[in-house]
Amino acid sequence: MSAAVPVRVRFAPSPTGYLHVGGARTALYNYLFAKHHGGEFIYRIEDTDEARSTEESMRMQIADLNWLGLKWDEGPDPETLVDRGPHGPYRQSRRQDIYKEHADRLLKSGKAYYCFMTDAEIEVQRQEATRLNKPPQVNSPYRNWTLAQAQERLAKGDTAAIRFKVQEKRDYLLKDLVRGDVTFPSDMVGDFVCLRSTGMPVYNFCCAIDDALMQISHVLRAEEHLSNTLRQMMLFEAFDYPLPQFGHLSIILGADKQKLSKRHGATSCNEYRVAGYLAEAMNNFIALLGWSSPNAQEILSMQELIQQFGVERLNSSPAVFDETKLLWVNATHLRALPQAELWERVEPFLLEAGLKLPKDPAWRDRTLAALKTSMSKFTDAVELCRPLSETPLDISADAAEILGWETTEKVILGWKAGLEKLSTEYLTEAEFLQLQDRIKDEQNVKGKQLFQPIRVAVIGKPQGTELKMLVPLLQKRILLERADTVLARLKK
RNA sequence: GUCCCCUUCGUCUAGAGGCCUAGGACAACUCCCUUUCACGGAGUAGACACGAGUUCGAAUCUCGUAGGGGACGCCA
Repeated sequence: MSAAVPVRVRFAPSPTGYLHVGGARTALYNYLFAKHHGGEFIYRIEDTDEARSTEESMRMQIADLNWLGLKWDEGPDPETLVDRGPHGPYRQSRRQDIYKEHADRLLKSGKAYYCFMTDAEIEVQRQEATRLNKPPQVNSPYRNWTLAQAQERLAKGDTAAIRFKVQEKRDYLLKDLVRGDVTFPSDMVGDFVCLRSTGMPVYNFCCAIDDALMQISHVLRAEEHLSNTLRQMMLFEAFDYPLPQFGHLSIILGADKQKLSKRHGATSCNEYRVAGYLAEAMNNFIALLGWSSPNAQEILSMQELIQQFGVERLNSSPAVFDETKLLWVNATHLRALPQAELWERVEPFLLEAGLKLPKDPAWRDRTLAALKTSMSKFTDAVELCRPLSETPLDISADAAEILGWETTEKVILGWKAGLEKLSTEYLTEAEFLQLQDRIKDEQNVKGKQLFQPIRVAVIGKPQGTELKMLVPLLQKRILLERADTVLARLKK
C-alpha cells in the first residue's frame, strides 16, 4: 500500500429501494475507513438502471445515511441534491458523455466492438450453452467486424451495444484486502456489454471508470461484486488507469442462514429507526457483523469505531443478523445517554403516541431514572409512560373481576381519603407505602384485595409497572381524578 | 454445469504452528441483590464441518469431501 495515495473511498448504491442493513454496513465501513485515515468519503449514485432507479429511493437512502450520521465529503447535497465536489456529476445517469467518450476510446483501439445481436439471439445462445452445460456466455458474431463495417451498418439506423473484447486467456490476480489473493481466469467472463444499445452504460463499465476518475483508492463493497472485479480489472487495464485496492465484504444472513431479505422481517435501516432504535447502536452493532475491535470491545461510540477500524480485522465469512444482540447493544447505548438527551430523543415517540406528560425537567428526570432500566428502545417508553399520561383513565376489561369484589370500594375510598390528606403535589415512594399500610389497617383488607383495587384506581388495569414507581410520578390531582373515575364505574 | 468465495459455542467473534484442557460478547440456565419485574453482580453449560497429509506439535499450513453463498445479464 503506497502511503502517497490519499485515501478516497465511496459508497455507491443504486437507488432502487430503501437502504438495506447490508448497504448500511458497507457505507459504514467505507466511512470509518476514510475517517480513520483522514481520507474522503464519496457518495455516488448508480442509477443506470432506468427502469428501477427512482429519485424517491435516492431520497430515502440519503435520509437513512443521514440518520446513521455518515456524512459524505463529495456527492449530492443531502438537502438540495445538488452535486458538491470536484469530481462530479455524482449520479451516473448524468455522466453519460464521459462513458461515451471512454467507449469510443475502446472502439478505436479495437478493445471493444459494436454488437448487433438481438435479445432473442442472445437468449438462444444462452439456452444452448446451458443445455451443453457450458457457461452461458455470449459469442457475438460481430466480434471481428471492423469499426468501419459496424459504422456502415449503424448509419442505416440499426442500434448496437458496445461489447468489451476479452483478450487472450490468462489469469488475473486480485489482491483482495479481505480475502487475500484471488485468481480469476479471464475466460470466466464473455465479451461483456459496456454501453447498452440505448447508450446507457452498464454497471461494470461506469463503476470502473468512475472509480478511476474519482480517484478512488480503496473499494470496500459486498461480496457479490467479487467476480465482477475481473471485468473491472480488464477495464482498468484497457484504459491504463491505476487499479484501486479492493476489499470484498461478506454478506449478511438472516436467522435461517439465507441471505437477508424481506421475509426475515426488518431489513431496512428506516424500519429500525421507526422502531425506536438508536443510530449509534445500529452503527455499533452493524460494525461488529464482520469486524471486531482490537481490544474486544463490544460497545463502541462512533469515535471509537473510527479510531479502531482497520481493514485487517475484517472477517471474510458471512454473518447472521442477530436482532437479540442488536437489542442489547441498543439498550446499552440508550441507558448510557444523559437523561436530558434521552428525553429529547424519546419525546417524538411519546408525542406521536398522543401522550400528554408534564414539561417539568425535574419530573422528566425522575421519570427516566425510574423507567430507563426497563427500556431497550425509544418506543418502549411509550407503554412505560402511558399510565403517566394526563388522559382520561381507560379501565381495561380485565379489571372487571377486581371491580366486583365487595372490599374494592372501601379500599378505593380509603385510598382517596389518604390522598386528600396529603398537602404535596406528588407523594413520595415512602408516603405511598405508608398510605397502603394505613388502608390495610383501617379497612382490614390485605394482599390481593388491597393491592389490586389501588392498582386499578391508578392505572386502570390489574398489571403493569410497580405502583411504588408510578405513583410518585403522578400528581395527586390526577390520582384523585382516576380514583373518582373508578368509583363512578362501581356505582353503575 | 463452469469459475470464485466461505465454514470456531444457538448467534457475533478472538485465534496468523506450541501461550488453546480454544478466550470474550449476546442469548440460555443457576444463584445473589431486590417484598414480584428491570438494572446490576457471581457462576454453569456450550464450538474448531468431515477426512487425509505436512510437522516433534495444527483451530491455525496443504489437498480432498460435504454444506452454504456468489458470479456467469443490454441488473446492480
